[in-house]
Amino acid sequence: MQRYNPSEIEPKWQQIWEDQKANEVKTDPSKHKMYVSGMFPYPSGAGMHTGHAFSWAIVDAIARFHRQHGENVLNPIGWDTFGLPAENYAIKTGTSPAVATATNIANFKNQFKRMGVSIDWSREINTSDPSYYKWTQWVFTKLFERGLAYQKESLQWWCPVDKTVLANEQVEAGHCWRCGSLVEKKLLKQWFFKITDYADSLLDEIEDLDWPQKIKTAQTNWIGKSVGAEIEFLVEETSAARVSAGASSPTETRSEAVSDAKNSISVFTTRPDTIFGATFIVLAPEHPLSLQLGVGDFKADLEEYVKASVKKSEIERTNDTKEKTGVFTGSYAINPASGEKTPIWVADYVLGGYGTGAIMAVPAHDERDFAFANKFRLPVIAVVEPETGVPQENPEFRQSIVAIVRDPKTNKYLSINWGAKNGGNLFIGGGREENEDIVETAIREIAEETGYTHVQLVSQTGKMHHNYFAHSKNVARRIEANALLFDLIDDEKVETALEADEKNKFTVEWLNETEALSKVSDELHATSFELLVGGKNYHGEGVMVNSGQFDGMQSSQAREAIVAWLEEKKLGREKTTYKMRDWLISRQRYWGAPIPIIHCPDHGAVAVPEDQLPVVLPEIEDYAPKGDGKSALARATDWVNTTCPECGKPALRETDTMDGYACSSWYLLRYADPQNVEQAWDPEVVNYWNPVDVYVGGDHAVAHLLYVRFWTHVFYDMGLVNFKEPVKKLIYHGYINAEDGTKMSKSKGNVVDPLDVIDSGYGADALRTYLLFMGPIELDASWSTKGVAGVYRFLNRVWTVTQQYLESEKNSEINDQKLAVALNKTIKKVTDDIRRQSFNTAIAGLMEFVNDLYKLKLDGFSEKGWHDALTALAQMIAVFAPHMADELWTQLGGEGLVQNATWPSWDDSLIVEDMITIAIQVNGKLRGEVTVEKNADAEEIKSLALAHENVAKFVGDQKPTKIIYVPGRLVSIVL
RNA sequence: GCGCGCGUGGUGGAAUUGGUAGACACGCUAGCCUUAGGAGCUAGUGCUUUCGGGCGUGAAGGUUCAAGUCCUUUCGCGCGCACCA
Repeated sequence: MQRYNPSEIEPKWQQIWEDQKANEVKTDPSKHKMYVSGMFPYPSGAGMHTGHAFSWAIVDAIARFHRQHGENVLNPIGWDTFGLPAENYAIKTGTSPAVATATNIANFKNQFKRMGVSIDWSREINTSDPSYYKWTQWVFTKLFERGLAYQKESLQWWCPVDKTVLANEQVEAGHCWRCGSLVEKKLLKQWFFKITDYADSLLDEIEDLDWPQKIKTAQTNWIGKSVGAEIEFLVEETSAARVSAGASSPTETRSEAVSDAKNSISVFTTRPDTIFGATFIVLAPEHPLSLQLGVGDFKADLEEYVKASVKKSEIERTNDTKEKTGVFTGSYAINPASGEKTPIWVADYVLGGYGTGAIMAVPAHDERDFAFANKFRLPVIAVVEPETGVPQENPEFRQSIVAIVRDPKTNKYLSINWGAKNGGNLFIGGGREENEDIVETAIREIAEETGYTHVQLVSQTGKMHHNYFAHSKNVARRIEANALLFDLIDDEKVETALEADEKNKFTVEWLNETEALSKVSDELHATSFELLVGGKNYHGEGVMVNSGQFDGMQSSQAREAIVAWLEEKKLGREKTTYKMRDWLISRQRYWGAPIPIIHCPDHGAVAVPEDQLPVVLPEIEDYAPKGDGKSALARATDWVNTTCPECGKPALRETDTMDGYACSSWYLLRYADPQNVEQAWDPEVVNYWNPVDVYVGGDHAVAHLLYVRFWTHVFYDMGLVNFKEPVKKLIYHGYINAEDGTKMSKSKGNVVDPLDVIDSGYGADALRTYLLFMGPIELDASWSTKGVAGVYRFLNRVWTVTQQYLESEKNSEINDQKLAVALNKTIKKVTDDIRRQSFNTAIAGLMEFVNDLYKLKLDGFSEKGWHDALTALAQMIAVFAPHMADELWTQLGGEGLVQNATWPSWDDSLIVEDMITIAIQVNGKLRGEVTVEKNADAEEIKSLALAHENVAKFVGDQKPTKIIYVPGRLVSIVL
């Protein structure tokens, strides 16, 4: 018997597929198309890693499955070749990035072929090829024409090691995404794409995307839309320094509203309803007015503070400490609602780049403002009063820590103390009326001891149940405060509030919520524990107070009413802001697509006309950037000096190159029409193939997946495509970790090389099948060499049983009914599972089937039944192990390639065996089972169930009150 | 802090609509076999047991004839964003 030898059959079939150009597809509107692709790889020198192998095992399974369903399947590949590693390699070795890249591509290509991935190699693209980046540059000029590409001088993230600017998306927790070094801010003139123009458009489509929720959420958060109002606070004339008219906002054009306001400060808020509680104004240090507002003695401190803050990176400012810092300017503004004089402060907890760079601080209803007010002793005015409610009925109010103070003499509870999660506040609820004095005194003591200046007494009309809280974000601090309460109760300080004989007799019990609540309801009358939720730092909704004519209104309604009122007074307007910034795309590096712009002394920045594209990257000697903020291209003088396309006068080329993400933002369109020299793509062709039906990857949740959407939205608006969204379904798979569960890394030496697995004798089929069998594809998984062996064993069993069939004497006497049931069941299960990308269970189904075959073969082989079963098995296994599938298919006499044969179908009537097993439950417990004919009727089955020996024992003399029959599954007898 | 997701044997994981929890595989145990291999085949493998059964899906309650699945509360873990007003 021929042994299963992947190292022999795999190269053989790879050659056949290549010779036959088996996976090349043509645009054919008469056929149903299926476009599936993985995120194209950056071909590094290290070669393919397990992540690539995993992605393409998924892509290829989907491609092959659909091809076997007769669809026109596009499975292309390309290379994302621009970028720093190739350039850094060039700097180190002197090898041109183009040469190194070509070597790496050849290597990757060989590896993809050895994986047996069914790629249409005629469509291979490479982003650093001039025939490709010509069109990337063309897209740039189109964006430039539409005002979506612009140049602006601003503070930008700068990587001191890579010596280039970075987009916001490329800064991860303050560090460069590539090299991990701490990034800095630098003032530079940079190119941007105006993605903010598409914020709403991108946001609107998210809901309908068939993408994983976590990616959709990440994108939604990234865009960060906030609806609120922009409100003008007039600077008080007498105290304010003169505010110059020409001031402009520090970073973004959108906050230019500030500059319109000559003697006012414009703030952004999502809670205009709380404006009566705005007791001070805070400006970001970068705010153009911050220095100008300095008055008298405050000036010196202010200047020093602003200078120090601007120098610090935003990361330091946020990471350092949450302790609030800030300085008073000496100036005041007028609250447009209350007319109150409100001090203007400068503090770095307000971000220059968001909103208007200025806020109205409402310490009563914002934690950060509260902390600031607390530290600098600024006034707090509550303007939203929460609705009252019994704790357990109010989801806003959840207790995490509860302490009860009990008098052991009378065994009565004197007070119950809640450490409430709500708003990070400690709510200390006084228990009974007779204890109010004690608790109140204690609370006042706490306030003094702890410096919690805003411990507040809230009273509810009628009942006078008092509630207090001390603010702290920190749970430990809350417990501390709570504990202090008990100390104080024991302390002489509250002696006067206590009866002399009650002194020092309190015990404290710490309980969890459930215990405490049951005590509350058991031992205390529940009504006496009605709590007022809230106090000074409450950020929920409620009823307006201290807000003039708006008192008594619901805060949610007041929001609109107050904006309308301010609008009338021309002091405010509705306003929406976004966290997302424009996409910074210029890079001061050599190895990228040159930005197709010529700077003319007369005409400014002029786009290179289409007939002069591509602007080819010149060959140079020294690729290293010198840290002068310019790319190495600036030194290619012959290339830089050119003429203006408008006037023909001498002009200079732009020397920055484009972010690599620009190149990858349209490649999914180019795959459809990769050789087009007339245009980037033929819309007709692209509208047939695109959008991508299934896109597979495990990275770039925000960056690439947002940019590719952005560009496609723009192309839609330009009429270049007839769809807005580039990717219908996104499969975002997990990471594959090393055997020990940690991340694979070269330094730890625990990297698994997929090629090694193939070469060690397991072959590509076992590798691919194993990758999909490990678990659900969206989950992270740990590599297991034993696991590969297990899958290899399975493939061997498939091989062996087929060989045994081929070499056996066929017996015509055999009844194949069991075989037919197993086969039909398997086809149904495998088909359904693959459709929902549940590859691990599909493979489990195939394993189960093969296990069945081993049992059934003991009866001998029949001609027809076994041939049907084994050819169907070969077809199904082709999704995971395509080499073996073609080999076995051919051995079994199949015509052509297995992928061109029609996927096996199943017959539902053959899925159920003649006799079925029904479980029997008595009072919900399994007590037996009966085997009945598949079309036995319900009554018959019920009486059979009751007659069952063990069941009868449990039923005894009792008469069932109810008997439920779940067809084909179970009988439930209720006594 | 906010948002999202997840808790099932020794391990990875099944259970698609509320219907026999633990499919399939790894590992382990025993037996058979010999081309001594990274073998192969067969059987067993949730815990517990007085062999009747009892208990079991992070914990506690609830709905239901029936709950891993639905509801309430809670604990733990992971990821994303993080002073975004």
